Amino acid sequence: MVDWDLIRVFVAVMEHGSLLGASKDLGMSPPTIARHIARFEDSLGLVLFHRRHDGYHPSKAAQALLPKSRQVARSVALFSRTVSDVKSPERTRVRLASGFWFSKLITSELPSFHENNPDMEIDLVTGHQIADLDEGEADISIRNIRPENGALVMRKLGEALYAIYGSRSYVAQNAVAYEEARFESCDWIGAAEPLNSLASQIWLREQGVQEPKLRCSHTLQFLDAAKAGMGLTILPRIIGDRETDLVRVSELIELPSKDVWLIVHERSRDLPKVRTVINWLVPVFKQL
Amino acid sequence: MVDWDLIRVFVAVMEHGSLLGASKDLGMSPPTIARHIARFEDSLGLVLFHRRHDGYHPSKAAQALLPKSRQVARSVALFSRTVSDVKSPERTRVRLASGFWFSKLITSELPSFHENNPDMEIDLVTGHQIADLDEGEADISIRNIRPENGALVMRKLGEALYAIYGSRSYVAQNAVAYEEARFESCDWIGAAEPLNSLASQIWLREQGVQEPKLRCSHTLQFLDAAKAGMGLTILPRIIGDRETDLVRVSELIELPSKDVWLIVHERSRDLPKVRTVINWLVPVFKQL
DNA sequence: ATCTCGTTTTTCATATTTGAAAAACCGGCA
DNA sequence: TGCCGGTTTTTCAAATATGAAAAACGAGAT
Repeated sequence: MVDWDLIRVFVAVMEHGSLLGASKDLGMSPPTIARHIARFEDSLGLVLFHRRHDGYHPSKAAQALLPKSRQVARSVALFSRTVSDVKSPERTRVRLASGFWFSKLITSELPSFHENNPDMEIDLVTGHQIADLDEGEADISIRNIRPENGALVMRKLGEALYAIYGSRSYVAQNAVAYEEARFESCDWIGAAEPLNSLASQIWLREQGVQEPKLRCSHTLQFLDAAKAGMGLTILPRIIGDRETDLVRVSELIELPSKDVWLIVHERSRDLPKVRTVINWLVPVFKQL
Repeated sequence: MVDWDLIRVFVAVMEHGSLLGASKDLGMSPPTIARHIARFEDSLGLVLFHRRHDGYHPSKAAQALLPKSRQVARSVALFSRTVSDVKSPERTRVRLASGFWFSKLITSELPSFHENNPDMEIDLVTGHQIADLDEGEADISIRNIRPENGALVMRKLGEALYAIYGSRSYVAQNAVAYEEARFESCDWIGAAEPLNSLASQIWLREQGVQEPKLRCSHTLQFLDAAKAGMGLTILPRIIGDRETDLVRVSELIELPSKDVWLIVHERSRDLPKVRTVINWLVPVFKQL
C-alpha cells in the first residue's frame, strides 16, 4: 500500500512542473520531494516523470493518474472542512451548489440578500458536477434533476423556460432567425464533447441542427458567443431576457427537464441558517 | 496541512478499536501508531480517542470524521485501481453499476453470458449511489435517471413497469388486496428514512398510504418482507413476476422515472469488452 | 566560447521516526 | 489476594528521512 501523502506530493509536482516550485508549495526541500517521487514511482511500479534539467516532465501514466489524484485531494479537502466544522460549527455560512445559469441568477440577487442578512455568508459552488449533499459538499443544491433517492428533501422552485436568442446585430442581418427555417439557415452555437447530453442540445439536434458552427465546452460560453454575434443559441429565458445585447427570436420552449428543484439534506433542513437561505431563494426563483 | 497518510491510520484504529489490531492491519508497531494518532490529534486540534487499558475509544469528533475519512479511502482505492489499469489495461473485465433490482435481473442472466463469453469477467457494482463514470467507478451504468451532462453516451434500454405484489398466503387471507380499498385496508411494506424519495414510495403516498406497517431501509427487503407475508408492496414487474411465492394484485403501474438508461463514458464506448457487454445487455432488458 | 539562470542531484551532518522488548496498566476471575 | 489476558506506554539503539550547501547540468543569451 502506498503512502497516501505521496499522492499530495505527486499532485504538487504535476502542478508546478518542477521540484523547486512544488517545494515552495509544500514547505519541503527539493531533495526531499525528489526522494518522495522516487519512492512513489517505486511503490507504484511506474515511471511518472522524465527528469530534465528544466524540470520534471510528466509521463503518460502520470497524466492518466492526475484526475484520480485530484479526486483524492478533493476528498481530503472535504475532510478538512468537516474538521473545522466539528471544531466550530458554521452558523452563518451556507454552501449553495448549482449550475452556471442558476448561479448567475443567484449572484444578481445576492446584494439584496446581504443587505437584509449582513451576518450571513454564502459559498456559491458552481459547476456541472452534481454536488453530493450526502458527503457534505454543499448545504443546498439547485438542479433541474430530481435525485433518485438518499436522505434528501426536495422542493420544486419552478419551471425553467428556454428560448432562442441572438445578438441584435446578428438578428438584424439574418431576419430568417425569426422563422422556422432558422434551424437550417442560421449559424448555431452548440455544445462540444462534454456537454453533448444537455437537454437543450438534444432538443436542438431534434430540430435538425446537426452541425453547430461553434461548439463550446462550457455553458457560459454560449452566452458570450451569442453576445459576440456568432449566431443563435438556446438560453434560459431568465438569462437571455436580462441581456440587453440579445434578442429573443422564438417562443418559449419547454425542455423535458424543465423542473427546478431545491434539494436539502434531511439533516440540515432545519438549521436556521439553511432556512434563511431557502426562504430567500424561493421568491428569487419565482421569476422563472 | 495534515499528513494524508495519517487519515489511513485513523481509519484503521477506528475500525479495530485498538492499536494492536490496527498494527497488524497496517504493518506498523503499536507505538508508531500511537504516535501517529497523537500527531494527528495535534495537527487537527481535536481529541479523537480516549485511551483506555482496553483499547482506543473514539470521541464524538472521531465519529463525525469517520465518514469523510472513508470517502478519502475510497478515492485512494479508485486511484489504486487506475494504477493497475495503467500498468496492464483490463481487456476482459467490465465494471457494471446498477441498482439492486437491475442487479438481480442481470445476475439471473449472467450464467448464459458467461457460457457464451468464457473469457469475460463482470464486476457487478450494486448500490443506490449513482456511480461516477467520469471518475472510473464503473464502465457501464444502468439507471432510471438520465444524467444531466458530462461526456456520457446514453441508450434507452426500455421502460420499467411496476405493480403491487403480496405473498400467496397474505393475498388469500386479504381478498381486498385486489381492490382499490387496499390502500387503506391492507398492510404495506414501505421505505424508511434514506429511501423516502424513491419514485415508488412517492406514488404510494399519493395513493393514501401514509403509514406503512413495515419500513425498510434497503430495497431488497421489500421483496423479502413481501415473500414473508408481511403485506403488500410495489415491485418492478420483472422482479415480482419471477417470484413464485408472490402474486400480482394490480395492473401495471407507470412511475414517473420509468425509462431505463444504459450509460457509458464516451471514452470507453468503443472498447471491445464494453461493446460485448452492451450487446448482451440490450436484449436482456428487452424483457422489461 | 563563456556566462547565466533555473533547474536537479549529491553530500553529509543532524533530526526524526521506528520497532523490539520491557514495563506499566486495568478489569475480571479463581 | 494474586494472576491472567488484553491492552497501552516507555525506553533506547538503530534505521530512516531531512535540509543546507555545494556541485552538476543544459539551454539559451551574450
